[in-house]
Amino acid sequence: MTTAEETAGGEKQPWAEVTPDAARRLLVAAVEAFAERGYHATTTRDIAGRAGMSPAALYIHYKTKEELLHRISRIGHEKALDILRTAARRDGTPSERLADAVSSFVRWHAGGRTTARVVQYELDSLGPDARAEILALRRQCDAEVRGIIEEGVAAGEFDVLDVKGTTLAVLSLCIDVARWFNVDGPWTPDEVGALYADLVLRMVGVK
Amino acid sequence: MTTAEETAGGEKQPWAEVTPDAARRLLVAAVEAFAERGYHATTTRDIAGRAGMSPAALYIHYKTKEELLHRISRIGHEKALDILRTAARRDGTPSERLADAVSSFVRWHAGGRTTARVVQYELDSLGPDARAEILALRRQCDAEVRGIIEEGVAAGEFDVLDVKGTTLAVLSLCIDVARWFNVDGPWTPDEVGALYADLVLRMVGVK
DNA sequence: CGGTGCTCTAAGCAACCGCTCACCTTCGGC
DNA sequence: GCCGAAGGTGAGCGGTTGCTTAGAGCACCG
Repeated sequence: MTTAEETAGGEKQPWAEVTPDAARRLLVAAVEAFAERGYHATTTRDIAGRAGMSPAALYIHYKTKEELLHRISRIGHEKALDILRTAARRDGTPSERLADAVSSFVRWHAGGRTTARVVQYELDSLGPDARAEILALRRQCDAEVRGIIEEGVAAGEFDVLDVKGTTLAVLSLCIDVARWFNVDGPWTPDEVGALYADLVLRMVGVK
Repeated sequence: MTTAEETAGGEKQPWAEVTPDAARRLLVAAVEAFAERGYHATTTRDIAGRAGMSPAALYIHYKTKEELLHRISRIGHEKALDILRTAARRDGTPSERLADAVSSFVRWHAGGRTTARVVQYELDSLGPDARAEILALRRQCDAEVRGIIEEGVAAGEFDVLDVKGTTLAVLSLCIDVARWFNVDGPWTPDEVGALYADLVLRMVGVK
């Protein structure tokens, strides 16, 4: 009833690695609740209720409410890093790889908006240790994109004034998709991905 | 060139219009607390404490905690709209006006990051009525930027495939500055503004 | 001087929060 | 048939939340 499946956007079975079935149901429920109301506004009773369980059941599988957010954040960031890494290391020119990286990264943020929203916007709700761990993953995402841009500049394909700043802007553009996408928007994730790939190629000065 | 009231990293006095002095102190305290911890994680006791008052004093000037967020959001959005409107309606070519709009809009998000963060990211914490009012202001922001881009296309200065999508991307890029700026970044608001103005001109295909 | 309105405080209420505990059910192995 | 582990529940604890109430201090005004 709440937020229908995002199968339309292409989210497959992203939480298959969460092994006890009840633990996965709780985690999926937490993703939905966090995305809708935010971490602090979500109660453990709400999460357990969405998973069809009593409030106490949550604490059999997770030590605290924050551990749920931590798990969601880590798995999500690993998925995001995997997407960028795959695009960065395939065959092709820097232009092709950058376009691939941006379009698939944007598709993930648009199609799995529920997940992406939690992953990208609830970072500050984590404690210092968990936060530092996630930030390390985020720096790796940054490095993958910067690598493509640097190669494009070295190959003479790109014309960029500030590599670091442009990298940050490209990632920022993609990430913010999770904030605005599909509040009854007229675009599919594929369309936004294609549009954004074009815009980013313009940003790096592809002739 | 720049409105010099924005000192580096510091807050200006944009809240001069909030008339009883105690009410303004409470509102400024709320902006800081909401930006640091988020709306739901902020307690009314924390807000009152920052303003040097007892918890009950808050309710003399504001009916609820949500009314504080509403006031902050409305004033902030009006300021943002004012910035875009000023840039859009000044003299100059579409390229010049777009660059001006982007750089000043970005400067506001970077320099007044505390305020901008609350304004842009705590919208969902408002009730339906207040939320609808703010969304109307946001659509006006969108219309100002789209207007500049449409004029640039009509004048043959810009080469844009999807005006609506590009407008959204430009605003998204600027808004997301409030999320990442100054987490020990090496840039000043002016530098980010200049970089982003260049990137946006590339996005709209200025020759 | 007594009243009047405004600002602020100390104390506290009802509700809700994250989380725990004693206890119940199910089920495979022997 | 018995047992211990694993997964689940209802009840509830201590603490915190947004907000209220009774009343104190204080300028102003007839």
